[in-house]
Amino acid sequence: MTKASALHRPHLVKRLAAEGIRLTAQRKMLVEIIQDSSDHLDAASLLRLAKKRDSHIHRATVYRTLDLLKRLSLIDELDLMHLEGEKHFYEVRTKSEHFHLACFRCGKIVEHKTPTFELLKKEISKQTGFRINVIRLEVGGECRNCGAQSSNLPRKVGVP
Amino acid sequence: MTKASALHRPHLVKRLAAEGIRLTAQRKMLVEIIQDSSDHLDAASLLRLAKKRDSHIHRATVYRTLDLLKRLSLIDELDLMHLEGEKHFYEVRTKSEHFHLACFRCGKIVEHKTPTFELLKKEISKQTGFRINVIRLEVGGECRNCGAQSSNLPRKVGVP
DNA sequence: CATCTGATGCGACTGAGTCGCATTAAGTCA
DNA sequence: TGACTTAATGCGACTCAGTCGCATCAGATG
Repeated sequence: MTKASALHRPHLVKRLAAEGIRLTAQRKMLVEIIQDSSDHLDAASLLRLAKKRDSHIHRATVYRTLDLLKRLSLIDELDLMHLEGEKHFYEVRTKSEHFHLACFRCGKIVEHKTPTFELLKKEISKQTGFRINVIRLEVGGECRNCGAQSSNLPRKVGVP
Repeated sequence: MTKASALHRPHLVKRLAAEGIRLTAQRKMLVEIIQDSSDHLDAASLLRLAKKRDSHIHRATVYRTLDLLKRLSLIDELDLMHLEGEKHFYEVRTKSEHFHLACFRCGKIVEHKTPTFELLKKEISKQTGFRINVIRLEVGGECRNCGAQSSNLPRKVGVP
């Protein structure tokens, strides 16, 4: 489950400071790990990585920090179609909307982007009057590779 | 959390039979409850309703049946932006794609539909080569009403 | 540097969902 | 219709993600 890119590195720590958020050592560390990760991390993985740097950091701190970053719209929460259990994954929010495709067969996660998605977002606001804070599009199915190879059962969902 | 409509009633029991699925009393009952509900049910609510008819039905049967219906693409699973905990909600899959908007302030769930969403789905298939089994779009924010009334904190996610 | 207040660590707890296994009951066929 | 086969159910123990209350700690501020 590797992220497509970690190119731009918006300095989240600075943005936290700008918000007047108390900058604890733990928060700095967690934010750095999230930013530097090339994967979509879930809470447990984040905790595991954090413990390598400070073995005393606690699960609750990780959850509280993720909550904070979510509320500040600095990160987005993903389900990735619950391909592996009920956990959530996190990624730094970028300016341009993208979404995720999950292959039920091989488990691959692909990030994708198209102007139609941006258009859709604008349209939704206009049509419904919602002020959109979060928009999450997830697609589950069979990637090109897997579709080419066979016609067995998808792993979790789909035609039986 | 009331569903917009329960107008068309695709007879899921018949579709199960058509698939050669063993039609147990429990499955029939659960499918009926899901179909007849005007709400998005979560597993616990479904169990509660089912127990009114057959007090011996077990949690595990509910989860197994939901899994079955998901695999058969007869129902869709929703998060509804985790407005109330981590549970999932379910609805009968209809032919036309719609999606859900959740207001972080008042908790209202709105179903919405626009041709752009259908277009987006086709585009994704074409551009990525994915055979799409499930597509889930969820929007979180502030509904028109709540936005008009105040400018306090959203309930769970968003600007602090 | 002293103070104030919000954040952390901790461990117990909750709630959703899963699993293995003994028992039950659909579907089938004579 | 009744016997048979096999899948589904009920059950309870279990797992795993996430939460909570509270005592302690440490940023920020003057």
